[in-house]
Amino acid sequence: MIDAAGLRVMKAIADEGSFTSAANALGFTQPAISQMVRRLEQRTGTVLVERYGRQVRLTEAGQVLARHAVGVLAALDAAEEEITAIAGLRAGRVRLQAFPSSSATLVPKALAILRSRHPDITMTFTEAEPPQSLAALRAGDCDVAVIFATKDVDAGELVEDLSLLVTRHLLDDELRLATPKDHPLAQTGTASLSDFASEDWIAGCPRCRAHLVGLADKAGFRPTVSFEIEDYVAQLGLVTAGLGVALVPDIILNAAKHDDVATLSLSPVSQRQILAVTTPDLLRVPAVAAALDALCAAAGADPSTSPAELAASPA
Amino acid sequence: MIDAAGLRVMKAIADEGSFTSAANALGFTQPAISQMVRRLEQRTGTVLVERYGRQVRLTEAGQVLARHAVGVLAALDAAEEEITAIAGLRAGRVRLQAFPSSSATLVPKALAILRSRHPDITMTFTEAEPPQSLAALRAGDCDVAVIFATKDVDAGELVEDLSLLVTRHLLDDELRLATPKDHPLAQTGTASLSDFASEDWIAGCPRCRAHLVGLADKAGFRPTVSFEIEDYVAQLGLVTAGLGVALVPDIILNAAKHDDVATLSLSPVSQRQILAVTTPDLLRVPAVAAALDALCAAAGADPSTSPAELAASPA
DNA sequence: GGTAATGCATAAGTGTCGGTTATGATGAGG
DNA sequence: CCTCATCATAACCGACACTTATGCATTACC
Repeated sequence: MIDAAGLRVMKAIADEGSFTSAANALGFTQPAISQMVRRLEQRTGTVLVERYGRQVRLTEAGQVLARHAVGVLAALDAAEEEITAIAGLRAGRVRLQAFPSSSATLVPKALAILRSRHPDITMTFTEAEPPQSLAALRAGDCDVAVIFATKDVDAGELVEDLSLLVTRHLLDDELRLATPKDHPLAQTGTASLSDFASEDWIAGCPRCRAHLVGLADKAGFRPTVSFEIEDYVAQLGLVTAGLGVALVPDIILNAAKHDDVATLSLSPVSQRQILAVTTPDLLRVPAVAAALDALCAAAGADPSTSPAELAASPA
Repeated sequence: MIDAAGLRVMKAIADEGSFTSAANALGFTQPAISQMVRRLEQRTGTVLVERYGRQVRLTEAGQVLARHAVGVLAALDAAEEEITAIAGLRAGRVRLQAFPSSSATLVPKALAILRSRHPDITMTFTEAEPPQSLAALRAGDCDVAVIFATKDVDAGELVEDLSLLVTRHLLDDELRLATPKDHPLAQTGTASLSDFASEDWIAGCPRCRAHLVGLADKAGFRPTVSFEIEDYVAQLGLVTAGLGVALVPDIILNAAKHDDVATLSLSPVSQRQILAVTTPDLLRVPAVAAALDALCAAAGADPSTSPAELAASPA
């Protein structure tokens, strides 16, 4: 019934004191104001403007509208300002969920980059395994999910359903074998998984353990898992102590130097992709795009890389 | 840029959770919502709604709009309610100005009638002589002016410029001559002004005195004004004491019985009209119309009487 | 896993709203 | 008394916003 334009007109009349100057103030012509007032009057069924001679002044009802106009227009301006702030990266919030081992280096670095680039964007971060973070993304509880997906193996169920989502390749993470430095095969550089079939194994989370078992199964043995510890630093501690060997992702090894362990490339190589995932619509939200760029920068990946479609090519 | 309709739509989507049910809630069809959102998005340049699969949810920017919508729409509703309250006589204010002697009976009675009919209308009242009240009316500082104007005499300048105004006849007030009860002519009923040429006269305000002098001039004498007292009760007191005679309007005499004075009709009759005046636009304001009706009722006049146009007919 | 149902997007059509220019009427001022 | 200034009105016109009809995708169910 009453719209913002009408309020704007009433306020302009109240401020300017005449239709003509109100029209000038609003960038309209005088007849526009004239019939705008008439429309408002027949909509509300009240007299809003008192025409006396060639001067006009607001009636009580008209003053009511003009008075309310101040608050309403201010609120509209505030809303508009907030929107443009979000559009201009001067405000906004990005909810990030990432799998635990990425929290070590990738996520903190990305957060730092984002903050330095856009200090007014707030980023919230939650650790979550890929299935959980993707569920949150689908449920709308999360804006960006950082997940990993194995390229090669279909033994483990690490490839999630990424339909309806867009992914951005961050980096390829190689799974390396960590052994004590004095292990016989420590200096060989590359080794086959089966070479360590009789070793004691240190596994991490259930998913990681399942992956290990899957890889070993392809290599033809069943690993003896003597330790289950999720924390990779603790795992490397066990390796250092000579209590076993472990599969450790490259990003963990790169995070800090571990002089007391040797790492071997596996043959066949076991790589997993680390991906940032979001939805097509959120990709067009400036803050989300900035967060993805920050993640790419943190990973050293090319930010302009087109999204890697993984769903259709499990290789 | 952002209008109330857009906010309403965003809020409906936020509340209902889908375009379709939002459309139902607002009485629109689904495509209307769809392209309304699209318009809003390309106006603001931001993504407001995230489409995931066949479900939709608001982005941060969309939530900003939905959040502001609550306040804005509430303010609009409040404004609308105030307007309809004014239109429905459940609110409103009437600023009345009336000349002093009308305050005795007419105005209080009218105020009482108005209050009993429409208890929620506030009426403010200021005493003012006709020129002042009409000036206030023209300046927009007053809604209804109660004035008097002499029908017959053009000696006094009691006829104001009533162009651009509408008048409503309240009652005809006859100017009567008040004498002591024991005056020789007290029982004659009707007398000529010249019969009292040699009496001591009691006059009131400057305008009233001018009127008296004007009437006497037409009757061929110059009155001896021994007293000038504005208050009519005091004037009657002087008359009672036998100190002189006075011209007193009928409405004063009717207000209370004064057993110790005799009143005579004048020949020629000196009548003045008591009028309620307002502007054409204000006449269409319910509260003003109600106030005029109350004044008519208080005066015992027919409320349906068409406005008496006095300006063109001073005879 | 095929099929039906559901929900959003798009296209085309249409009316009305809200603006313009042009013109008239009328009060205010020199 | 004439002129200027202001509001009202008329005629015109484009664009916006809603409709119906349809397509396309996902989701759910058998």
